[in-house]
Amino acid sequence: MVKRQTAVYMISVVSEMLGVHPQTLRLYEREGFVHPFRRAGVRMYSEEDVERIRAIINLTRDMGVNLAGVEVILSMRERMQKLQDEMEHMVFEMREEFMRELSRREEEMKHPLAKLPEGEIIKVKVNKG
Amino acid sequence: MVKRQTAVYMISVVSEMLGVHPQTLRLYEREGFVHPFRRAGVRMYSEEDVERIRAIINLTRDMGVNLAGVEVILSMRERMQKLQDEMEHMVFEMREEFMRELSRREEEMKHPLAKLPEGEIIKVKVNKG
DNA sequence: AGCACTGTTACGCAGCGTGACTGTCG
DNA sequence: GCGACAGTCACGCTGCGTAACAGTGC
Repeated sequence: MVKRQTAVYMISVVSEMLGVHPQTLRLYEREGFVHPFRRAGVRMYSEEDVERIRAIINLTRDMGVNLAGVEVILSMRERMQKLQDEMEHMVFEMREEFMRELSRREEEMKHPLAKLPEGEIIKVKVNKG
Repeated sequence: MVKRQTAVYMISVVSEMLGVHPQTLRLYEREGFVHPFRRAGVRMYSEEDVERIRAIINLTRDMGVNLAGVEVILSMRERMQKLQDEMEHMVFEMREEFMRELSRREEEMKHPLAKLPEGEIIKVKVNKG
């Protein structure tokens, strides 16, 4: 049984990976922006945490955004992602429904005579064109 | 000929409408967040401008967001709105296409005999059930 | 002449990154 | 006992709102 183990870093590693002061990372946790789990009291950052921190750094350092702004922006991103997913789902559903309806009608077309007026007698030679 | 005229305010009016210092409004303009037009050198704020400022105030004062953050957030909102519009448009288009396809097949079904094998002669009395 | 606009400059508060210090654990 | 973690506190820089001041036009 192989345990699926993704990389996990402690604070000093993340710190120099991203060029961020360790105190800053602790601050971000205190402010609720990341939630590294603890192993023996020590912060362990997942790959996902690191990516999130990278986004935060980008917003704060490069774009000069406030932490308050970061919060709003990150949650907007999530909502945007969700909206987009919903969108794709919806399009898929519509297509499904469309296909179902088409094949339903296709089925009807296999019995064309059912569409003729009742009681009528017809005699036909079918020709091309 | 009636000229469609929507309300326009000068800075003092906007200032007390929103409870904002006039200097703050000038600052917002200098930073490029609003673009009131000038009438005889005096700022005139459109209803739209006011609404935009209201949003900014809400972000800065109530949520503590940076001006840098405000910029990002406002542009994200626009993109979000655009995405949503595109979405609606797309759904509409799909439905249109669907309808066209349906009526095309509907048209085919009006000539059921066209579907029979070529050269075959058939004679049928159509009965109920 | 007075009032409300214009712009520029300066001040002060708050946010946030960072450095210093101490304590704990392996 | 040393090194890296933990937490707390304090300092300093920056952003931004506001206040003060002088100039202009109706």
